[in-house]
Amino acid sequence: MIQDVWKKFDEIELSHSSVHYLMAIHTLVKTQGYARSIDISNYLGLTRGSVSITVNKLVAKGYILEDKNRFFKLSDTGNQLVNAVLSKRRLFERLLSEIMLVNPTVAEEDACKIEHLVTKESSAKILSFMGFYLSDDPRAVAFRKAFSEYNYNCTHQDEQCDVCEIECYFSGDENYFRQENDLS
Amino acid sequence: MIQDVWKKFDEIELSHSSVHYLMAIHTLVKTQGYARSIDISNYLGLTRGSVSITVNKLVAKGYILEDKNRFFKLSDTGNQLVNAVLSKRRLFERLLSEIMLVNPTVAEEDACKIEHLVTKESSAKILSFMGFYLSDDPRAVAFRKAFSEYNYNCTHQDEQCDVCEIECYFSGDENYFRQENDLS
DNA sequence: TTTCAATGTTTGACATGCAAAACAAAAGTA
DNA sequence: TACTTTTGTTTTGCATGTCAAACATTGAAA
Repeated sequence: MIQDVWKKFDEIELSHSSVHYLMAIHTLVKTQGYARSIDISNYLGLTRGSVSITVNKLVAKGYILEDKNRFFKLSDTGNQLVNAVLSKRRLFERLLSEIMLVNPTVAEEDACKIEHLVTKESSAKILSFMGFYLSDDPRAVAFRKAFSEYNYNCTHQDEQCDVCEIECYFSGDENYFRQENDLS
Repeated sequence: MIQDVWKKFDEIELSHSSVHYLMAIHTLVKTQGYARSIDISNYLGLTRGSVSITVNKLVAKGYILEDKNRFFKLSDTGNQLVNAVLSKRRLFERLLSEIMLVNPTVAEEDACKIEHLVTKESSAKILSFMGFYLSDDPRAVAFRKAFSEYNYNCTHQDEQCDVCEIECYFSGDENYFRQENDLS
């Protein structure tokens, strides 16, 4: 049952890689007003050849629009997709940094990795949680204060500390995983 | 000869796919006591040929041990890795289902997707948060109660509801999935 | 208008990860 | 022992995504 999740990924029309192309166009159009093939290849650090092939596929699939001077922009579908991804990224970034108190740089990187994997359901639930958590509700205010004190006081040196006890589970990672393609 | 040394250094990292092979062996050994090549291919839904090649690579890299009857088990390194991944999966599963109140099935699937992408830092922070959130601390108890009431009461029909307002951002989600006219 | 640099496309190569099928070895069974 | 089935390996081929380099086009400057 769990491996079915990965099978589902294979059935997604857009690859990980393609999503990055769309994100690049979004960013480029936003920052410099336009996106040519060369801009995308500079932005993503890929060769012009690779970009040419993939972008043309995405044009054919209807995610990207190309004008007569070969300037690209996202179609409505492409825009929707990028918005969904960006929303999730921001959501996770905030969840990790503002609530879990993860270092903002790490939070940003992790959010970037997760952004287009998480379902709408989970995203909406997290949003709902954050809405209440960060609200003025006195129980929320009290909790935040209590947690920040707890966090400040716990040096994780304590033998009773749950975190210390369990943290070792995570120790096998970091060095082993390959970044499937370097565009995260 | 000399380049073999370099090859080993080069190949320290594992692909997503390889991680699944390790996870499969872990599960198989745990559930049925052993893991042969055929068991792995049944479990992962891959052909014997594919499994043969990949498993032998992982044996060569030292993640899997093979006995004289070609039964496989994880090496210490392999075990460490699988534990790290499983810990993160469980952590996220619980975060989503117990705290964010995501449907358990969805939580499981999402956790499965992100399990080996999230850093140790974020994982530890989440663990810490959950530790306090689920504790007996009166502020935590009060918050949980308040949140569950909030969640129960909010039908997301309200024009003021933040979730409703922002949820549309996620709506591009469904378009990830394959559609009919596929011009690739 | 001609020339040249920038940009885009095509081609051939490589690596990964998979399937299918031929082949080989091992294990079970008559 | 001989036959059959199961299991493992090798080979071939496919798809994706990349690079490098040859080639084509475009646009601006001389």
